[in-house]
Amino acid sequence: MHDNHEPGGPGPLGREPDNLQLVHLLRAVTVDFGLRQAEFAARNGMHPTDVRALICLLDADRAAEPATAGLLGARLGLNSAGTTAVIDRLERLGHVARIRDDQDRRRILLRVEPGAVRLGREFFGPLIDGVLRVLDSFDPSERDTVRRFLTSARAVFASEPRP
Amino acid sequence: MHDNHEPGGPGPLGREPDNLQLVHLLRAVTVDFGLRQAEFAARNGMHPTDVRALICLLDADRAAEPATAGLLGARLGLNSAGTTAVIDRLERLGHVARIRDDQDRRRILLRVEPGAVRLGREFFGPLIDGVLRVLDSFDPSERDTVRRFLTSARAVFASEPRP
DNA sequence: CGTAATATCTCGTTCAGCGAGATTATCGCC
DNA sequence: GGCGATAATCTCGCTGAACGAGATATTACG
Repeated sequence: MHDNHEPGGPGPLGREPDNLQLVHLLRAVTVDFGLRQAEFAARNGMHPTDVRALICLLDADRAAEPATAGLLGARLGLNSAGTTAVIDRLERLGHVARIRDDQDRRRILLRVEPGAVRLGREFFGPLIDGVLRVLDSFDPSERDTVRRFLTSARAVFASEPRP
Repeated sequence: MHDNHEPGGPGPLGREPDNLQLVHLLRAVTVDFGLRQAEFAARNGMHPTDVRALICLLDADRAAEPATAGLLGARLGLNSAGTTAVIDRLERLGHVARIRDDQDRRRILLRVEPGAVRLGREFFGPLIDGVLRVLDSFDPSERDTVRRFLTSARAVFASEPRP
């Protein structure tokens, strides 16, 4: 599977078929994006995990899911102790607030503070604008092609996640 | 910028314009991919950084760049001590070998051992195959659209990386 | 009402990554 | 051809992120 038997390519492993090169390209994008996250984290006295936590909380908000501490830990792959630590750090920086759920008083709901949102927009805004400009240069059917590809790729990655 | 003034959407922040939804989709893919990396790491007694290191070394190999310890540390954003630690771990697991460069005997060249490649293929092979199947269902012009999008997006993320 | 299940937190430990500095090898200069 | 400057990697000691185990508080079930 994916063997490269033809010699003479750029790397010692031989030439890559065209579609596989596209897969590498997708992976390269994810790597670059991760580096930007790490940069944002370092610049604001946070750790990559904290940034991922904020993104996760904003996603939950966008999806109208209750942003509980437990959900956060599960999404980040942390145990309960680690989850508490992340929230402690974000709370200390004033980026999230702990709110007891009145329906189920065992739960802690997390609210992302406006300052954190503003911070994120300042940093990621230009990057988002850049991608939006790219998308604006595509016509609607091309955008639909991109959407189908990303959706399908995500479905591939999301399938069968082991506990 | 990117404000959502229209109420009544799914999340408390309102509805997202269509293209912005595509940006979120791209980010979601990067997040899912990162989770898979972490899963691969945990399953093989490694840390996410170690996996990223292996990927980096294979990329360097593919690009016919010399895979030195220094380059690795720079790409991963680690200092020299951390870089040594990563290589120590990978060497202890038998995934890479340290090789003194005969041209410049200060340098250490890193070779990824076949066992590590095999391990990676076992885990990521099905995922790669899945994406390849998606791409096979696209016609050449659609694949070109995807390629243009990913290349442009990467250019956006790669521009102005701060030290 | 008691017992089980659920959600979060506390405590102690491990080890990844950092800063500072040591070590070894190469290069440029005269 | 030796000598300081530069470069690549490694060693040491330390901080703190994340883990496992278990405590605490709240709700659901019978």
